[in-house]
Amino acid sequence: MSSPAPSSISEVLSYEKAQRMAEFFSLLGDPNRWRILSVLALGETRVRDLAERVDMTESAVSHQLRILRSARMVSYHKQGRNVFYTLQDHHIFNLYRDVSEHLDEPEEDPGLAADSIAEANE
Amino acid sequence: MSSPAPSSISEVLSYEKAQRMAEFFSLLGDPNRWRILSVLALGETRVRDLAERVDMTESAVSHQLRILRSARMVSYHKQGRNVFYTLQDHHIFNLYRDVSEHLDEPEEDPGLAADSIAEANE
DNA sequence: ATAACCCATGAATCTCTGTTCAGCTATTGA
DNA sequence: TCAATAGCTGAACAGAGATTCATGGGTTAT
Repeated sequence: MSSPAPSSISEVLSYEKAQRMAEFFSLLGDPNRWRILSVLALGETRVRDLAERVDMTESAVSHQLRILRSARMVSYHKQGRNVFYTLQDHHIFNLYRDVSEHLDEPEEDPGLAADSIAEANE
Repeated sequence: MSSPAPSSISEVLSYEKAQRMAEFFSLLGDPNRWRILSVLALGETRVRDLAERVDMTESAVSHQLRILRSARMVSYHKQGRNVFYTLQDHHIFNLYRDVSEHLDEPEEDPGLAADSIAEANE
């Protein structure tokens, strides 16, 4: 048994844990996914309109939404033949807002906002 | 002219900005880079020892260090024929620590810590 | 019922990224 | 000087990820 042990920083990261960390960051490692999130941050949107606003094909958007869905970053609800997507919750919204705003600060590397990231995974 | 304008969240993210955001997250989107950072979080380390501890070839480690270097996440100093690498600064250390600890919390998705991420980019 | 529209999905393709491999420089020790 | 060690780098190769293309299901309108 033995509980996972609150690994303070005293050992090399396990491969399994490193994998999980990398997977989350990879989700945000695509510019088009960020653009999609940026549209959703303005309010719920149909796939079709989403595609138009980010200038991608509907298919490409749909594939990306699948990824964001399985990561629980967006949710959706159907209405007739339309499907409306939204940011899953305020954590995701804060994540987008914080990272985005941090990048607006001039003279700095691409910026982020870590508290939001923490929340985004809950 | 016209200053960049503190883009509040009212428009679609520009492609250029989305790109920068994605690039930063991509840096942390590889498990081996996390493992390397985890070793460096324990103290400065030679490339050779680094390779041994994360179980990678020296060459592979060297390639990854090149990426981390150009992202200013690690720094180094030579001593004879050895090259010692360290985390660039406490921001990077905090980033690693926070994200790592967040992941230790049971029953949650891969976790992160956004304030550290913000700092890590300065 | 038929046509048009919205969206999802699988396969193929293409691109990007990471590792391996071979070779090179520089430094140390015999 | 010669051999061995430490590290870096470019090219080749392989795998992962993203888009395109074609297709199919479900819904609305005619």
